[in-house]
Amino acid sequence: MGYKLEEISFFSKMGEQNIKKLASISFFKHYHANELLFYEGDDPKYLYILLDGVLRLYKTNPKGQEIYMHQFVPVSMIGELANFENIKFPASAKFITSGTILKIEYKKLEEDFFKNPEICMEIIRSLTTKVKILSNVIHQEMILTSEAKVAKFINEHTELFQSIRNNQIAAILNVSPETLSRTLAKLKKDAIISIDKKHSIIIHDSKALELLYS
Amino acid sequence: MGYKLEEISFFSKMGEQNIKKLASISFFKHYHANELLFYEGDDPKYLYILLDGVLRLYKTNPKGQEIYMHQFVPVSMIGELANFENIKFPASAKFITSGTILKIEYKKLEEDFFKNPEICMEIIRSLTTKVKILSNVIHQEMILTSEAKVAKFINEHTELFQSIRNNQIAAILNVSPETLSRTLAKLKKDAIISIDKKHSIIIHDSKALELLYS
DNA sequence: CGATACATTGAACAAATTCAAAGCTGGTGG
DNA sequence: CCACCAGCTTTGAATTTGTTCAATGTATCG
Repeated sequence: MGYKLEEISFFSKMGEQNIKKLASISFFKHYHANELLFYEGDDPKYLYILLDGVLRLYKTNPKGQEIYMHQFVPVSMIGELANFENIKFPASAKFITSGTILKIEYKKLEEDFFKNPEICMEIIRSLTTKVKILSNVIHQEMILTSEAKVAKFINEHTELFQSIRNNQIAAILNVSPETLSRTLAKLKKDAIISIDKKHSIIIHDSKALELLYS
Repeated sequence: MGYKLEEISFFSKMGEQNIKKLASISFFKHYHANELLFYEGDDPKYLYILLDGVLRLYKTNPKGQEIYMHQFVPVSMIGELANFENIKFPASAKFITSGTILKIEYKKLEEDFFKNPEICMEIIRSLTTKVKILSNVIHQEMILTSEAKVAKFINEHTELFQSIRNNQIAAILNVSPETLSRTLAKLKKDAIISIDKKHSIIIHDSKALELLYS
């Protein structure tokens, strides 16, 4: 695999002893694009460390549609909540690109884990990140209108906008492609943005965009 | 106030030394019902420990309406995310009943705080709780329909249902009173529940209720 | 008992999705 | 290199789900 435990930032400050112990209860696994890491409702068994690739976290609504929540990039700890609390995963995760995961048998880890202050700090960091992620999801989905979401995305992810199709942007924003198309049309009509043939966006009035979501 | 630091579960395992230090950087404050603890967008200064009373966490949408998120009961640590990350509060908090808060000057706490494994564990516990809360908010607001929300609430909070007015239930569920009224009417028509004059609910078919939200 | 808040019901409205059809585009194989 | 076709994008119309508005009815509590 080409990965070494001691080179992973999470564990770099662990003693050699602990690294050996960790090695005995974990293994690396490669995943292909579109492969599922876990599914909403699954019982957790492993704690995951994303080492390579892009992993999408999403929920599925009763109509079977995917509600985008977040995309993780390396290095991220994933699944700690479900493991700590021993509850089913509240969301699903699938690879967008191919990637690599360190899978750690959580049960065997538990006892020693929380004694190590460095590891505790990593967990706190990871949980803090999760709270922020969820807080953002709530803000995006419960407070912002479709137009506000689009405006925010354009201002905050201009480069990403140009690099993917409207299709995918709509999925990330949890709006239909039609709604995105209509919203972009409106922003163009209002001379706030323009979009050239190569899907490059020109922001004429960043302030006006910002006003739409703040 | 009648509160002692060493009797607060969060700090019961702290050494006497640390308790003294904590005492020097914190104080108790009493709040009346409806009083605000902090407002969305405020800069954090204190870490809060709710010792008494019920504290509602909510967001405000662009129309000025309150979006209910959670109600904290004692003993809860509140505001740790905003303090850790030094970001503005992502939501507001106000007292539903009168209550008491221990306000800790976060800045002065920081250095010693994370060295204490007991305190670290409390933080992890608190953050874990927050992740669960937010995860539930997302599920309730993004996945469930109004009918599903009502059905879930009836099944999971039957006693609470009887003790408050539809008014308040609607606020907790983030639906309009009209929608709640119509949904209850439908459930009664379908003979899944009935409600007597004293707002007592009789669940005729708990399974049917559960099917509506799972 | 009576004022005031709460609950119910119907009708209009709002925001976004879905459906359908037509127009583009861009990558692939000839 | 170009033509084709599948998959995007756009646009309009219908639909969905819930809120808002308005009117009426019903509790509740001083």
